[in-house]
This record gives sequence, structure tokens and C-alpha cells, in this order.
Amino acid sequence: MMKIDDTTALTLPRYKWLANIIGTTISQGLLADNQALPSERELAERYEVSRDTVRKAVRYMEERGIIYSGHGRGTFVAPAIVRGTTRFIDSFSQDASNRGSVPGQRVLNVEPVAASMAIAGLLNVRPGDPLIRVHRIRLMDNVPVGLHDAYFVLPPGAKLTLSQIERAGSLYKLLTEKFGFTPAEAVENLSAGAAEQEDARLLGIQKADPLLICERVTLSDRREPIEYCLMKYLSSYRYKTRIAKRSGD
Amino acid sequence: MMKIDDTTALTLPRYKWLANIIGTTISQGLLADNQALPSERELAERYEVSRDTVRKAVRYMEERGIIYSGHGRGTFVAPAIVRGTTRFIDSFSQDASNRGSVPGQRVLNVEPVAASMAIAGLLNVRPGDPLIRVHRIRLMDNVPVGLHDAYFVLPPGAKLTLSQIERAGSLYKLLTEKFGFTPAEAVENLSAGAAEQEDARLLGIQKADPLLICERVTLSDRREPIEYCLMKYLSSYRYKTRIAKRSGD
DNA sequence: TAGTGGTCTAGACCACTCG
DNA sequence: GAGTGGTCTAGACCACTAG
Repeated sequence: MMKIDDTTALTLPRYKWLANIIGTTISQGLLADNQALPSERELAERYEVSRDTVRKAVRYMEERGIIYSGHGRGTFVAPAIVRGTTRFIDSFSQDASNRGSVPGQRVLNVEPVAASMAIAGLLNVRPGDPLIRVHRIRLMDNVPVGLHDAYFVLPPGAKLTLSQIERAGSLYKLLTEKFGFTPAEAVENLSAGAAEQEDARLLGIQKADPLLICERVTLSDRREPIEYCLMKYLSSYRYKTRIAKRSGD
Repeated sequence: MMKIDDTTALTLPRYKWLANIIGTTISQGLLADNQALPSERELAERYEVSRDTVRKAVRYMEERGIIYSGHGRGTFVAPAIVRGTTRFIDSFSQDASNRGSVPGQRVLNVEPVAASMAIAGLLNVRPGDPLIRVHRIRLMDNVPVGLHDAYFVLPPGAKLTLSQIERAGSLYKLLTEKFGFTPAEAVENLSAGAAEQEDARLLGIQKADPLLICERVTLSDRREPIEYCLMKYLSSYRYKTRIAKRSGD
């Protein structure tokens, strides 16, 4: 046991290392949809890990919609329609890439604001407490597709300028590096709505045109709410997601 | 070891049994949001299971958004805002219950139809192949909130009548029992749209009013597509979901 | 430094599927 | 009946967190 692994990541856990190998094989198209993988016992032998480690890798990939398994039948490559539909917190940039488009943004405004009652309640602060608001137009291939109006709880004295955000590709990455912003989980609430005058102007549509409205509260690794974001998307925008299992298991 | 467990489920795996115990404690409000649970080692001792079994229970509940854990810190009760936001395939009835409303339906039509090109592609059948269409108005507390237009791939000769569906509470349950319909996973695509004349009439709104549009493909345990469903919801309807982690892990 | 969760192992037996 | 994934154990060591 414990042969040094030739290729990648000496600091990566073995199960993720295995998952990467298998995942790469699949994404390269070397395995057909619904094709069976080698059995867990065989993979364990082939890669010189315990069967439990193989199972961890399998679970890891199952959660991501890459493979699936059936009791007594085997483990299989998930069909293309479900692959890549797992949602993550940095979904906008991900979505764009998955579609082969270039994500972008135009920052309208960055300002300190006092928390409203509605937002204070969601972010566990008092009404009037200081927040930072970032108002942006989201672009795909340089075309506006939506509006993001985000409110952040940041450490006192935190300063954020328009040019900083524009320089950084990802707002989340910037906040993570500059402050201890570590999003771990989010709750979203989707609905349909009609464009207000202002929305219509910014997005280049008519007033009362339908919009996909998504409200999100983002939580830190300690489950403190750290962001509220109101997003409005054109009707051409598609929000893809995957649902696993039934509630009764 | 192996003390017979006093209460529930002698056929249930031990980790689900443990998860149920802990989950019940939480849902009864006996533990505060973000309160720490006993350590894994302590739970293992207390419930006379191995630590690995405790960890399985913890993972099981983490996936469902009931608890979360931090390396070196402990395991904690997820705050109320995230609990119960995990989406499952039978989401409509679940959603309604979670809100304290009574889910309902009015079946408009049940009929065999020939697959269109668009739907055939999604369901892996040939255009013209037989499908069964179920067109329904969805109700919450007897008030219309949306339209479901579902197309099923069922075994040849499968017959479905309007009265059967109306008698059965859940369409999925009926299909599962009568035919081998076993949904395991689904892919959804959400967007905003404007109500057509017919939508408006059925839902009691104006033409061009905004609607939340959700397309869904449901897959069996073998990942064969077995249902396509086009759903349209009033703007008052809320689609709740939870997103775990970031894409880079 | 003590305590926590995270990773890993080697082996056992059960439950299910399919030829 | 042979082969698959699912559950469970007992023990080891590592990585991280916090007082």
C-alpha cells in the first residue's frame, strides 16, 4: 500500500483524487452514457485503495450528478442531460461557461446603506445597521441578461470601491480574499414578476415584461447570513437545476 | 452490541434510524439553531453504533439541510431558514404542506397523444410514438396556482382514466403502483414567461401576465427519461431551493 | 494541547439483480 | 449462484479549531 501516486495532487484526499481520474475519463467522452463502470472491488484493486475509499469517490460523484448506482446492478455514467446540472453558489459564471458564453458585468453602483427592516430580518442585523450594496447588470457575451442587487454584511470599516469590483473577475472571490467572506450554503426563492420602469430601462425591454425573480440568502460556513441578493432575469434566461431522489427516500 | 432498539423500524438501517432520532429531536424544537450536537464519538457510544455509522447518519442529514458540520469545530443544528428547503421530486405536495396549505388538483384532460419532435427528443422515443398526456390545474387551498402539462412514457397498453387520477391523491404514486414508474432524479429548467390567452383563462389572470415557467424531465432509477412536464405558476408562487457548497468545493 | 471532524484501512455480512 | 452495491465494525492516524 501507500505507493506514491505518480500524477496529481499529493495533498488531495485519495477519494477526490480517484473521483478526478474517473470524472476526467467521463468528461473526455471515453465512456458512453449509462455505461457501467468497473465494480467497486475492481476499482479498489486497480487503484490500490480500500473499497471504502472507492465508495467515497462514488458518493462524491453521485452528489455531483456525474454517475449513479443501483443496488445489485452496478455503477453507471449519468446521461448527458443530467451531467453538469448540479447548482453551486457561484452559479452565474458557471452557467455561462457551461453554455459556452462569456459572463460579464456592469457595476452600476457600490455604496454603504442602512439595512431596511426586511433585509435586516434576513441577515440577522438590526434595521439601520450598515450594509454594503452592490448593484450590477449581468451580461452574457456582452448582452444584458439580468440585474443583481446584493447587500453584504461585512466587517466594520470594510471598504469596497467600484473599480476594485470591476478589476476583479468574481465579486465573491474578491470578498473572500479581502474579508473573511466564506459562503457555504444558500437558500433561493424563485418566482415570476413584471419589469418595473427602471428594470425595463436597464435591460432594454418594455415595462411589465415578464422577469424571472430570484431572491437569495447566502450563509457562511458558520451559517451566519452574509448576503441578500435580489436578481431579475430576462425571460430568455434559463435557470437549470437537478433534483435527486424523492422525499420518502 | 446489537441491543434491540426499543422503538421504531427494525428493518431500517442503523444510520437512518439514528438520523430519525436526531432529526425528530430537532424538528420538535428541543435544540436551538446552530446549537452543537454531541461529538461523533459520544453519539457512537451513546447509541451503541460505530463512529462510521454515526458519520453516515450525519452525512444523511447534512444532505437534507438539517445539520452541518465544521472540521475541528463540531456538528450543529442548521438554522431554520435552510431547514426544509431541500427539493425533492414530489415537490408540489411537499411545498404545500410545508406552507401549511392543502395541495389539490383539477384534472382537465387525460389522453393518449403522439410524441412531438421536441418531446420525443427529450424522452428518447421517436416522434409519433405513443405518450399519455395529463393536463391539470394545481390548487393550493382550493385556489388555482399553476398548470401542469405532463407527458408520460408508459408500458404499451397502459390505460389511465380521469377518474383514476382524481381518486388517487398523488399521480406519481398511482403510476408507481400500477406501472413500473420509479422516478429517481429530475432535471428542471426555470424561466419567466407571459400568460397566453388560454393560461389566463384557466388561472383567472390577464393575458401577458408574468408566469414562472418550469420544464422538467424525470428519469427512472435506470436513468431512462419517463416524463416531461411543463409547469406554469402564478407570480405569487414561490419555488424554494437550497444550494450547497461552491463548485470548487 | 485536548477535542473535533476528515480520511483510510481490512474485513465481514446483508440485500439485491440477473442469467 | 455469482456478482454487485449497501451496511457495519474497530481501530488508526491526520487536519483543524479553540482555549
